[in-house]
Amino acid sequence: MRLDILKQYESQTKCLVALDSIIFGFDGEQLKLLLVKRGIEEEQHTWSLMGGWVQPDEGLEQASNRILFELTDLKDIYLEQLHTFGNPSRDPVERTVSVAYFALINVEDYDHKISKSFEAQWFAMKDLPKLLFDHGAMVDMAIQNLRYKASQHPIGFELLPEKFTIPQLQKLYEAIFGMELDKRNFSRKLLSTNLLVKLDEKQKGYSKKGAYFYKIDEDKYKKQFNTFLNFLPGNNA
Amino acid sequence: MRLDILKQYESQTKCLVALDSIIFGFDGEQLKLLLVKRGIEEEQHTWSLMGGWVQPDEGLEQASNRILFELTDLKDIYLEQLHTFGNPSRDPVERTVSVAYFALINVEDYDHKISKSFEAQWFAMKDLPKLLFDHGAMVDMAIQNLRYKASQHPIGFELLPEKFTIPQLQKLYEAIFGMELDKRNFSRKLLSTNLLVKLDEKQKGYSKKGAYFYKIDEDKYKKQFNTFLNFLPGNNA
DNA sequence: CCAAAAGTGTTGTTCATACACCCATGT
DNA sequence: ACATGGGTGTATGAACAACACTTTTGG
Repeated sequence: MRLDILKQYESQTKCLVALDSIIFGFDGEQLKLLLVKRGIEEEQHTWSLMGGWVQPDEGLEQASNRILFELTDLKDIYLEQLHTFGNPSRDPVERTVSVAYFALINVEDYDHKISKSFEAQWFAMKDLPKLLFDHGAMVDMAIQNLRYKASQHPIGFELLPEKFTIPQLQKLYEAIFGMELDKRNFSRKLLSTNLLVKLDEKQKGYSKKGAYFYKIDEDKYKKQFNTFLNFLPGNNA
Repeated sequence: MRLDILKQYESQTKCLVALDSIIFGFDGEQLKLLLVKRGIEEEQHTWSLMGGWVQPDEGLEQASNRILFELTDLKDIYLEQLHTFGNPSRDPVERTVSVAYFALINVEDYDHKISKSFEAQWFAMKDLPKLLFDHGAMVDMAIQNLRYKASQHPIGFELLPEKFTIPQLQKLYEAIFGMELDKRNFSRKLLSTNLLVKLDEKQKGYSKKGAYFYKIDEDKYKKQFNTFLNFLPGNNA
């Protein structure tokens, strides 16, 4: 390696590189966000996204999985890079570039004991507290992205248990979009994707009749992910 | 600021933060990419994306505009953050996190004198050389993103002069998607957006009859940007 | 038997596609 | 006059939105 190249690298200032996770969950009624209390006494009652630092020998993807695992004990979660935030004044302590990822998890899978050690808590999207730094902007971008993705794919089931019912999925979509959907049209559109597999089992307890469980056909889903579906009424302004 | 917080920041290793630009252009026939020759003798004939370092007091957006300006002398260019690449081994010299932006520029606006000082050159997308580091992956992601965006918006005109004809736009779309489109359906879809304003002027020289110029209605376009249009045949697999 | 949620079909309208001819003009 | 690319209309089928009744079963 030539010396002048090395100099070119060495003369550059380095930045702290952080990672923040926008973690969405669904409890059957509401879309929620998992936040942690920042351990700074002076900034009491300041909630923030779960975050961490990128380690020297760690890729970004890898780091975001690690951080999510540390908080939730969950692996193999839907996790996607959202955007990188690098405004020089975004972190008043020191310049930090933050790569934001968003995650979709099933609230049922989340172990509440863990949340205590991090002082983590689910918040309804409609009722979010003020967030640290530019985390509010990150959440805004994430919800927009989630809406967008959900309008194109049945991605929503990532937020549900493995076995789910169509009415559950519908409620989730209604929560994501903040609008009511017609159940006949919704189920027709959904089933027309041929991505759902009907199971023999019915959900018990929630309703008297009980709704059939479905699961996703993972293989087909992955193959078709780039086939855009239209999941919302009124794409035609 | 409390000391323990500062320590938490200080104990973290910092990374070099770079920025790479995927610059698309259109010459009327082909979709092209602007590449620069890397000034490393040992890596002769290695082409790479135009890049640079993020400066200490500079936002990412700002840095990508600056870098684009340094290469092309152009301002107010369509520029969008694509993805951040942070694989620890992506840059063999030293760990560098790179934020990739993609830009759309009109080839006519580009001053060819400048390109010499940077040894920059346009390459047809179909005929790209091997690129430095993971720049190939960046380009792949960018073209996918461009296709996706273009299928939803008439974004393509960003690659054309201010006044453009419908046949020009169609050629551009055909280049982006690598397929032929029906001119009747294309112009109907396009005009149905009501985002184009017909001018009195006709294009001369290219065809005998001459095609009318149009311009974009910027205000409407910005407002409607999140109204998704379907610009491609066969969204229905 | 009644309340509550699940499940299912039809119709009108809109949108997408496929396709072919005339127009304007420079040579 | 003719060659070249510009511009337009229609008919068919698919998908969407709007809408209401029957089914199941726990209480």
